[in-house]
Amino acid sequence: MDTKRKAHLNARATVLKAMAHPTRLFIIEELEKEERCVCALTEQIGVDVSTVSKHLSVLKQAGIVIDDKRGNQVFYRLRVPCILNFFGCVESVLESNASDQVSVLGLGSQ
Amino acid sequence: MDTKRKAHLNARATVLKAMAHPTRLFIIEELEKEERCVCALTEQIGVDVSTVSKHLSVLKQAGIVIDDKRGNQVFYRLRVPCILNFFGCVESVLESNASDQVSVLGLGSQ
DNA sequence: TGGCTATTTGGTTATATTGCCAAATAGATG
DNA sequence: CATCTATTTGGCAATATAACCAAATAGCCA
Repeated sequence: MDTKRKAHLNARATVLKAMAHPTRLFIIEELEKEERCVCALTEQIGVDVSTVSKHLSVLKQAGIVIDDKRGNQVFYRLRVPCILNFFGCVESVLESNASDQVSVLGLGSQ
Repeated sequence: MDTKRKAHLNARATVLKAMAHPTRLFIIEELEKEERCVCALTEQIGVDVSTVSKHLSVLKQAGIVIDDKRGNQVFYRLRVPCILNFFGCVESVLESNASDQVSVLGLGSQ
């Protein structure tokens, strides 16, 4: 495996890893609807603000969201428009899992 | 957030998490070309067989690959055909990252 | 300035992940 | 059966994640 390919795999993995958490997926789904401030997301999710802030930081680092400070609030929105389509394949996997009864249940972390 | 949505987010996150590793992405890319036995993948990747076997087990648990034992070898292949398309959006993110110089570099794990 | 709200950062703890080695298992072949 | 190859499993150590609380920072408004 050459260096270039390795770098590319790492970059892809970083983006996927950033998405691979229930709370961050929730945030992405909500931001598909419209931008949100940290406070609104925190209220919806029901965990500590600092936790939400850190999740947002992960998404920002990966280039998935962008932040925009207005007043004393920080609004986040998706940086790339295609995230919605992106899930088509994940859904395919899940549908296959459902029909084939692959034991994916109980593996998710929260 | 209701229970059903939570379960769905967990399921999605599990699939994404399974994909979110450079070595497992490499495996997925190789299996896009054609099925491979564990030994062939191990040789390409250059880590311990047991490590490759465990990565394959993660992909299998998530419903991304299927295994097929023939003789004393085990062949793996993709279970869902759309994985290739699936990366379209990840690439979009990476392209945006490249043009915007978001510091994704150095975050990848190996 | 002082106090209030919103957000981020640092610290700590618990848990999960990853990689290696060694050992166990399974099939092929002499 | 003995042995060889291919693969999986268990155990261990190092590192990474994720959640909380507390403290720091930033902007608003009286």
